[in-house]
Amino acid sequence: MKNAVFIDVPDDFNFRSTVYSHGWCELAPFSLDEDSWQLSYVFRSKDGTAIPAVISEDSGQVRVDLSAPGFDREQIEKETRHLLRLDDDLAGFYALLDGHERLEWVRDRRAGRLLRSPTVWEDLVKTICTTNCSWALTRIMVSNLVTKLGHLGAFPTPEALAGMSEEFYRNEIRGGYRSPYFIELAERVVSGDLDPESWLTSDLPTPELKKAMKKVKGVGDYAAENLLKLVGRYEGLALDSWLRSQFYKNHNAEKKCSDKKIERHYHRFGQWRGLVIWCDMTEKWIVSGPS
DNA sequence: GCGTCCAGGTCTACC
DNA sequence: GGTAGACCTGGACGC
Repeated sequence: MKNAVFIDVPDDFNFRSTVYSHGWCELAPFSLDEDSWQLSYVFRSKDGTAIPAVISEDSGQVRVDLSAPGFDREQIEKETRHLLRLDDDLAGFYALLDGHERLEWVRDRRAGRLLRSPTVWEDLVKTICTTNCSWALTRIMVSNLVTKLGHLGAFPTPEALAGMSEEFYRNEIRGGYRSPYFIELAERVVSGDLDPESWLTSDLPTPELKKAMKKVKGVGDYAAENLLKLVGRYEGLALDSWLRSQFYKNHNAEKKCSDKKIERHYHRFGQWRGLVIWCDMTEKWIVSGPS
């Protein structure tokens, strides 16, 4: 118990819906034990030490068990609140769903909090790993990054990525054409030219922030809009091949249609439309998991 | 076993 | 601003 941190949660929070919100729970250093319903993650202390943690529900609170003493309790609570989106206010989102029978389950299951990493840096690298490949390859790339460049299971730092060659990313990480992108991104962050963490609190209008994100090589419309969701902005739909196919199946008699038609369908949901389409297409995931 | 296609897209050159 | 073609990889699929 001495190495456990207990965190209060808002009334409209649901641990399982958040963990299952998208595939992030399957990407290292996350791992999920669905039998005991424990989400593992390896935090990183300010001095770089890896801090393995197990996150679970306990009597209406979130419980974080740390395997070793000497961690910064305040940091663990702050980062856990961040990755579970405990401070996000979804009242406006839920209110918007009133009267939409198809989406009633979202509020019932308290869905809508998208699991994220403690840093935007980590979410940015992972998002690039999701582009133009199967989910299986995404898992391989992220696992290789953590295993071969991370310290004791923690996600690697920009410094760790910046020091490696393109051949290393191609041969060891299996990053393919993304390999030079990883190096350029890491070098920009290390040099101070780019600060992904600033996107969390940016005053820029969303279209401008999206433009800034797209200046990162490997980040296009889908990746930028996915990252925007992870920093709390949901104006973009983040359409990818999977989301499109689900829309065709659920709203268009299994026939392909233009992205503009999809955009028109969700336009009524205003600033929350990106979260609405995600929930609309992922009910089965939230209920039974993304795999 | 082998070839093809495509997946949680993006970049560049060209018009 | 819009579009065609190239780009790594791994797994599914058809033959």
